[in-house]
Amino acid sequence: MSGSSTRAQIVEVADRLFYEQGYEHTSFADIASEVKISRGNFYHHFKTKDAILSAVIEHRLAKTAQLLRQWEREGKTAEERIRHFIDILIMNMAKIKRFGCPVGTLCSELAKLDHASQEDATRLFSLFREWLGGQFAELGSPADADDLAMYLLARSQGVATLASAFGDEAFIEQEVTAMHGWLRQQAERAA
Amino acid sequence: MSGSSTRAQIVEVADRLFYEQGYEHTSFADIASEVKISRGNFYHHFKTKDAILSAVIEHRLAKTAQLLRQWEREGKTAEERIRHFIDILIMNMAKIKRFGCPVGTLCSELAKLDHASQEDATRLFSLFREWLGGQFAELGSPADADDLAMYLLARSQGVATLASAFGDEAFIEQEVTAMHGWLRQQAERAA
DNA sequence: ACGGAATTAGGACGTATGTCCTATTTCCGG
DNA sequence: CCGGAAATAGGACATACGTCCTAATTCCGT
Repeated sequence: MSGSSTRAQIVEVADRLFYEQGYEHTSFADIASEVKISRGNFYHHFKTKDAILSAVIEHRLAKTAQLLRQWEREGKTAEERIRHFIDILIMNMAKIKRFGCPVGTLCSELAKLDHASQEDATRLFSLFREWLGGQFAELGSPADADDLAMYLLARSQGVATLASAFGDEAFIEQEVTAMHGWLRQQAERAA
Repeated sequence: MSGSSTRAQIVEVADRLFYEQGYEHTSFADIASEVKISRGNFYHHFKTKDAILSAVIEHRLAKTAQLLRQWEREGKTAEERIRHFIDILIMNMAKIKRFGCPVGTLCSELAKLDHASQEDATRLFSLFREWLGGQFAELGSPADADDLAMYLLARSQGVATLASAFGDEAFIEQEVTAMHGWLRQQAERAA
């Protein structure tokens, strides 16, 4: 099966380690060790570290797009669908508390490294931004849909950053509740 | 003069480089090169990289405390003082766009490195948090002063992260205006 | 002016890391 | 079953980096 192919395993492990340890702090040896392959075999699949990063970002983009499609199916109204977005803070609470937001922290790191894959990583944000924008437009605010999307995206980012810094899961729960309330208001105001 | 002492110069350069390039990606050689001293001289002032980080954090804590005292003096009302906080996004717009928030990105990096100075870095956030909490209490919301402080802190963090990822200064200006409006509302609601 | 302390310079050393090469083994189509 | 391609292993190599040592120079109190 190709699902457990070596290459796919490398990408999945690298994905997790880049998140948990950061891109630069994760070495070839770290990944190879967890996948239980030799560094030589590793090189056969990825010539450079940048190539792994590109593959990881591509993998995340695919996973994200799939997640958005899933929310699209599961939520009957735009409000329900946006609520799904807010709830990822709850779903991933434990890891967010420890490592922050996977997208935000990656973009921050790549910005400091002035890395060539910066724009690709930002595309992860764009996926959410455009999707949320579509939902807010459907919710009844087509004029400022992008503003609302950016507001919600930014607020979630801030929550992840502070929850991680303070190691505070209660803050996540509290802010998620507040964002649900804010979303309700937006829906009512538009109706 | 001790203001241009070698040690102080090292701390200042390290402060900037840790912000612009990240802690781990900044080497002894990078700092020594910019300060124009040899690595041997460097070692005389700081035995380990962790020691430099501690000094940088301490330096930032002192600078931050000083900044808060300045706002305390300059702002006649609590609203004016909180406004000063919001306006740092404008003051540091160019650098925030390139490197994000100095505090948030440092905390994120240290969390991933599981670094011993994590708590010290978080103290930077605590300084703002406690100061803002005091201001919101004075503004007339002593009960949820800390919640308001965390909300504003988180929102600023999110703005910095997204502005950096999208390279969008206009978003900073727009959100600063929105936060001013929100602050106005809080002041009116409390009065 | 002197002498010890502080400062500075330059380099040595071990380790980690990204990259690359070469054998050996496994897989698979004809 | 066979032969070439793909996959895997193990190690070589250069570089970068944190750390540390020693010698030379500067500074400063007495």
